[in-house]
Amino acid sequence: MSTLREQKKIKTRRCILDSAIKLFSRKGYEQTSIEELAKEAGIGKGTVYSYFQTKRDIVKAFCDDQLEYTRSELAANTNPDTPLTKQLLIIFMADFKHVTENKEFGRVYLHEKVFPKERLSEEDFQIQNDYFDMLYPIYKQAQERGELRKDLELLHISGHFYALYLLLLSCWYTGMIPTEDIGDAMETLITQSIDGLKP
Amino acid sequence: MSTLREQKKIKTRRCILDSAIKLFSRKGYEQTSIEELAKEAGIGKGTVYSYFQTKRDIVKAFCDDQLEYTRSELAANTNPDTPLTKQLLIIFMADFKHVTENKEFGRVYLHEKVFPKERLSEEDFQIQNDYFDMLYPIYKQAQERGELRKDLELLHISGHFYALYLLLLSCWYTGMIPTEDIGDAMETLITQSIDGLKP
DNA sequence: ATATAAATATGACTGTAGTCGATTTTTTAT
DNA sequence: ATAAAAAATCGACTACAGTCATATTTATAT
Repeated sequence: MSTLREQKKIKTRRCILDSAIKLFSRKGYEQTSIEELAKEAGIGKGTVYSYFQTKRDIVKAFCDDQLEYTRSELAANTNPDTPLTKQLLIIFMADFKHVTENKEFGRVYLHEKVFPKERLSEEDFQIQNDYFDMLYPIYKQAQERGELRKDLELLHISGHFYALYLLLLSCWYTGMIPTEDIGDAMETLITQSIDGLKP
Repeated sequence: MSTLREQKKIKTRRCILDSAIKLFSRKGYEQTSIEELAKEAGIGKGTVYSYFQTKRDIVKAFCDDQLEYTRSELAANTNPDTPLTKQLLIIFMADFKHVTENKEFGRVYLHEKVFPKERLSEEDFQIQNDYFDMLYPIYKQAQERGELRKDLELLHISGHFYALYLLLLSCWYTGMIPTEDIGDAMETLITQSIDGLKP
């Protein structure tokens, strides 16, 4: 029953994350130093590094929240028979909402995820697999309902839509597409893609 | 006829870039300090910063080379009547080759290009436009030859394929797809996509 | 209760990106 | 040829990410 220690650990970790949300959102990622962050959290600089290996890892921790939120949005707004277009739209828009609300986190996180410096670690792959685990059954069922050709690999389909989503995020970050137009753009692109993947 | 100064400027710039290629390729981007780079180029640290605003801007300068190379590959291996699949394959493989040969540059450059910190500058957009200027006529002609539906916006088509290319680069950087499989994967994805965009 | 071991916290320290005012080199004007 | 102006060069300096040896706190054993 080693609880005092564990309780503290959880509390401190949460505290670091909360301080990070506060400061990164207010001043931006690059403009916030770990020393400041530690001060805001009421701990020493070194302590931050015993909870997260790098500054970027702090951002990575938000990915779990993001997946959680997306899952709940999906569960709340669809059932397995909802058309593929709608399901994908809900998933990607939920993800996008999370990104817009934490633009700095999203930016830094995506950097690491899409063009990582090192080969992805076990943990990184786990996060990616969790995402695919959510998507696979959706594509599978769409195939069975006749919304998608059956001769296509699920991985390719999955990659196809993921690529479109990345493109939209990129357009949003570069300023090519304003926030209010993302919904329409996403719908157009998804529809166009599904059109092409129909039996 | 202010040439002495301009000559020197061009020479120094080139010298910085050459030193950067050498050191970044050997030791990696993060592991090379500007001070080292300056020493290799035989100049002072501050001078580097009067040629390039940030360390990343040094990498950006390679984009011009990349576009140039891609253009020449396209000109050498296709004519306007070559099937869309083949033309795209040549373009993307040329780009990919350049990335594999300068992995560090590619990685850092893509970060900035795909998920930039600030809105893209005029100059950044210019580079993107140069790319599109190369691609537009190709899609346009494919539409006219009946290889692509005519009711689709060129921007969407372009985005479609660009997204696929980004996805492949990402898969390569993460290690999901080894170098030798990229050609096949690219062909499959392009074919699959064109299939979906046929009239 | 006390001693020992294990986990956690800390801030001084190291290395590097980027700045800035002082210095040198080149151009222009006379 | 010389002086004044403009451009380019420089490296000492600042600020911050990440390390590490030491100190503190918590758990375990007697």
